[in-house]
Amino acid sequence: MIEPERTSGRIADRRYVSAMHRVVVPVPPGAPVFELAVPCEVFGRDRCDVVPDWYGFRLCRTETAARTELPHGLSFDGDAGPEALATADTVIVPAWPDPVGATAPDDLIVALQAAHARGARIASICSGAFVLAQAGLLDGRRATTHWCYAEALAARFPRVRVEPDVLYIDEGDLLTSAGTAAGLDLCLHIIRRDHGARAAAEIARRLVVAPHREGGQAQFVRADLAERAAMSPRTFARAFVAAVGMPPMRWLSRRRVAAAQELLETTALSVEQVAARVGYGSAVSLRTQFGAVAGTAPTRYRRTFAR
DNA sequence: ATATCCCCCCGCCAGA
DNA sequence: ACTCTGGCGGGGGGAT
Repeated sequence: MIEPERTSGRIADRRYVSAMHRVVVPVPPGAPVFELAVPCEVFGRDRCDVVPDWYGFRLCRTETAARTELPHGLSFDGDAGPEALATADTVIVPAWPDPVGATAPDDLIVALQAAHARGARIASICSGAFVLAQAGLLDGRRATTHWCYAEALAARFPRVRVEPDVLYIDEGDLLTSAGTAAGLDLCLHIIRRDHGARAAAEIARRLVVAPHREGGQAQFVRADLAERAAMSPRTFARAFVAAVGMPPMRWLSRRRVAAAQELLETTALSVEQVAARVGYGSAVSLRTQFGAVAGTAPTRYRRTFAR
């Protein structure tokens, strides 16, 4: 049995404090437990030692029955239904059982739409994207889901721009992630967005998953990677995309910005120095890339997250 | 802010 | 027929 009030201890006591960012996760009957456990583990644990104003967290029912049956003989006794979404700053829809055939309850859909309309951030893990799509939240938006559901999602919701080959997609107010473990990447991404790269790296360390370590090495782009790999440039480019999921320079940009974020948070280096350190020729180049990837400016980022 | 250069990315096609 | 490779050229976006 899952009882967040007891297992998360201090969090439960703090969850009505108004300043706290509240994460709410609706739990449907038969919810796959791994995907459900991901947000519980990331947001539901007390991590105030890493981030003083850590998230508030609660699960809620999607049905009227007091007990929600889960796989493997587990069950969840929720004290709140979909109305709990009205208190959420972030809603995370976990993997949904039988997403292709089933539809989510109307009151949950309405609650989701209302939460989004008042500015709450809506995220999904794996097949949870089907629920977001059912609510119409993904119309015209980029979204992803487990690769084995991508085709069905696109077929059932033609207005959703499904991208099957990514771990997660951040559309600002709407975030979707691919299967199972990609939900963990998404949760860490949310922490990075809210509290910076250092906090996200620390949480990743505690979860014993690979942190998004920066590469830094910048200069060997021109050194011919293709030649080093004994491939033609064209074949190398294709192989790189197949292995990494994005073209070489885009990957390099991400790494550079991630490295810059860490330097901005943990050092007092000037933006020019940071730019040079991570491989840019000038601060202007860093600023444009930084804005594109992180959605903000370097100094603003430092002001927000540095301590 | 604007302009110009450069080169990355990707569609396309031919060949293995 | 199908898959993979490698080259070409244009468009687009980043760098200065």
